[in-house]
Amino acid sequence: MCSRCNYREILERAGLEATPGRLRVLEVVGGHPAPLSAADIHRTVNRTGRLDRVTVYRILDRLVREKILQELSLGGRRRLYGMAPSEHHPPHPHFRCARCGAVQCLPPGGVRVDLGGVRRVFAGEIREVEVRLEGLCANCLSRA
Amino acid sequence: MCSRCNYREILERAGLEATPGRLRVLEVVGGHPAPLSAADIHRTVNRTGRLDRVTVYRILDRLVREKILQELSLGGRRRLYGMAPSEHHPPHPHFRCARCGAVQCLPPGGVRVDLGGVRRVFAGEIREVEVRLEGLCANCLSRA
DNA sequence: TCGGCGCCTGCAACTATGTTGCATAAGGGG
DNA sequence: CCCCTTATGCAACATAGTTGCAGGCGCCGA
Ligand SMILES: [Mn+2]
Ligand SMILES: [Mn+2]
Ligand SMILES: [Zn+2]
Ligand SMILES: [Zn+2]
Repeated sequence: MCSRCNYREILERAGLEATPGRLRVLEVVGGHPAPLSAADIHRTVNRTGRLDRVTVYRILDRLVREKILQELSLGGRRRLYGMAPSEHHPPHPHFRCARCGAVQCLPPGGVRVDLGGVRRVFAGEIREVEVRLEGLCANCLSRA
Repeated sequence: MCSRCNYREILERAGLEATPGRLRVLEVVGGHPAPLSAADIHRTVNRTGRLDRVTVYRILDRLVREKILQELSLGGRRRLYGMAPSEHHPPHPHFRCARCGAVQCLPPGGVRVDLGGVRRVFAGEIREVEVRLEGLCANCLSRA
């Protein structure tokens, strides 16, 4: 888990009961260096106890609605989950290897985005910006 | 369809037969101002003729592999398809309304991305950058 | 202490989207 | 016209996510 996050407190601040299932999901997601799929999370959580697949989906939906987790669509059919941007978790871009499909979190601050041109002409309201990079990961590069 | 694109020529340059199915898929995608799902494309193409659902998927896969179309994952379960960046189709960011789910293409050039910080530390090779915006569309804003 | 109520969980069935296997059809080069 | 390749259709299948409903468990008020 992320050493600076108190998951119980995060849940309670959002008005959610700190159930064992929710705590374990948060520990798994917060403790992994890259975003995970629902299946990954289900598998991992079930190494130490038991939590139904559907319950995992419902926990993920809820935590995303409360902006505790962030849902990413990075190509492929599965959605990935990571900690939502917050004090301890600055927003950052993600990278996906076109060859092996691996997804990585990139360091925050490494990408600067200027929305000026869009804000001047777009009639809606922009709330979030997601940057997704694609290419070849170090691993695939070296064995290419 | 896009008035500046000769789909037959695009297919032949990629070494693909210009079959009626492929031409119709390209006309539908190229003629729509926002990216479309496979189901959208299937439905539209079948208003004027007949093309199997599976054939539509295979055509889309092929055209994406040949970089004639671009596949977008913008949240939700379905992938969307638009013309790939090319001479007549400059790359541009996409917007998705968090309320109604509508997806829009934004004007090219409105967003500038500076990857300097990432390129200095990332060991892989970055080939594509995708910017995805989320918020409320003009429609949902006005009725909110 | 009891009963009711809300929230969380499990389980089965279901939906939506995409994929595979295999047979048939189309079409271009001899 | 024949042969070969490639495209298409159709049925079955696979994967990821969703829904309905019932049981459990804690909490609160009577
Ligand atoms: Mn991340
Ligand atoms: Mn577009
Ligand atoms: Zn890779
Ligand atoms: Zn909207």
